Amino acid sequence: MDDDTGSLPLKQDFSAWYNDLLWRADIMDVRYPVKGLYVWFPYGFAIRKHVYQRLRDLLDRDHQETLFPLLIPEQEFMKEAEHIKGFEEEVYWVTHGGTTPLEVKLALRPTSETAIYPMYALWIRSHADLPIKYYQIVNTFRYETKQTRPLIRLREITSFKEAHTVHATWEEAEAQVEEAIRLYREFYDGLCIPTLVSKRPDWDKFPGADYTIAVDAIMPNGKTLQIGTVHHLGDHFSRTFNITYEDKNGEQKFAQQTCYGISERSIAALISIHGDDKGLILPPAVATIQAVIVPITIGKRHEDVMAAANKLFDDLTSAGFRVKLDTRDMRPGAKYYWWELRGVPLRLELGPRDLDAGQVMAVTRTGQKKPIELAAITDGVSRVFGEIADTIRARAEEHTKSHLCTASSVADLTSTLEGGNVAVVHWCQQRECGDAIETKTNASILGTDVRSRYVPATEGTCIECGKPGKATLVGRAY
RNA sequence: GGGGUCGUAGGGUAGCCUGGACCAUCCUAUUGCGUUCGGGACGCAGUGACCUGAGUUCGAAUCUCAGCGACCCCA
Repeated sequence: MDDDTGSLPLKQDFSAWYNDLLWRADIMDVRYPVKGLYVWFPYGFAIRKHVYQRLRDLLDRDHQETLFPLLIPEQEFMKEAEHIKGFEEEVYWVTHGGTTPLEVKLALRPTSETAIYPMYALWIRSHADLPIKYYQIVNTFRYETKQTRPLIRLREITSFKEAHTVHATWEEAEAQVEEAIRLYREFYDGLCIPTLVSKRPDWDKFPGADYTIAVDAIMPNGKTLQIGTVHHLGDHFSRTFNITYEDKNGEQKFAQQTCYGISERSIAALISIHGDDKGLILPPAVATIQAVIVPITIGKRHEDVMAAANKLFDDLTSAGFRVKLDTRDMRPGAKYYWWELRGVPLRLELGPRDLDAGQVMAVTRTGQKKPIELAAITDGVSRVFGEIADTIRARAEEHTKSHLCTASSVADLTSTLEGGNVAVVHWCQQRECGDAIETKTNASILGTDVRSRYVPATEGTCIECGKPGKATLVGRAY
């Protein structure tokens, strides 16, 4: 984890870059000897902590955090037919306690509907109990058969934030879906990650949902990564788990539900979208270390410089910034590379020349270099953080914009996809046409009802059958 | 789901085809001491590896089989 000389593979070679960066920037150790399970390094885990703290802060406005068990008894898990069908090939089962076979097999949650909803059935009596908006952040298990990838395709998802809400009416649940989308967009905007929100085609919705709205991001290689989903569950689960409430007229009614989730794929997107050939680039908001102070101590000015560096550290720390004073016995240049690899947004170089001028040299991870007056350091650093966030947000927006192309025929679509882009086409929303498009182009229909500033909601003729169609996103998905 | 390549110090590699001369090469990391220090320092002295299991053989890092794991391509 300390091999820092030499360079990363170029980001152009995304897969190699990603794997190497996770290791060298101290995010994950992929050497755990079970397929699809990985270990968070402390530095990566600290990034996770800051990212998830933002998520918690957003949800805590009107949700409550809770925690349900990891194990789900077979009879509960097997209650909802569509749900089972969607997951049965990916569930890990606990079958023994020691050497004794269990009378009731226990599933390791692949998601927690069937753990949570039997309890909701007990808790909900009256319309006055509604709405309920709970969430939990847990690990979940799926026996993935495709190639696993750290943070992206896992057998143990370590950081699944799942919210489960219950409402009196379908419309109220629908409004909650919209609220969840709004929360997720705010969350990703805070990470400077542009998103594409769309309604998944019917065959790709969550097993047991009325419909699914998904949040995708465009990765550096043009593939899309699903980084959030919001499901309107209608009364599918409430009928199965008998979640009823007594309305104002004294009638028993089935509740309407939603659920929505975000996983550590959010971290994968954060790392992939902002990083460059030198390594990670973290937005100041979620950087473990927001600024690193590198003292340049030469000869007899050593004491002066160290005293000033310590003062700078204290000033910034007490102003609430996450700062590191790097006093290691390394040459300054080696420290620069070290912190650039790890994505620290701001480097403050403090040497005798700066000291004499009453300033510190501020070098951003995005490539700007200018002095800040020590007398006004707090304001100066705040301002630079804002500029860094603006810069990486703008870069990410540009990437997304430039990788979205319109295609007006299947052939056109194929070449657009081959070029590493996500396409906007018109599609009639019939399954047969959808299957044909997906098969011919070796891609996925991501969704319709696209919400993105770069994708206008146009209508046109379906590129497969020529009948009237709606704007639809097509991409090669992770 | 199908195919391919591969597994040697913490990381990256050489050696494997053609078994022995390998107490395993080089780069990096790492420990100690000294000199250094405004973009990846240098010297000296150390540390550290043949994925697991079975088989073939007088002898296996090297050949065979299985397991586990990794990466790439296609559906």
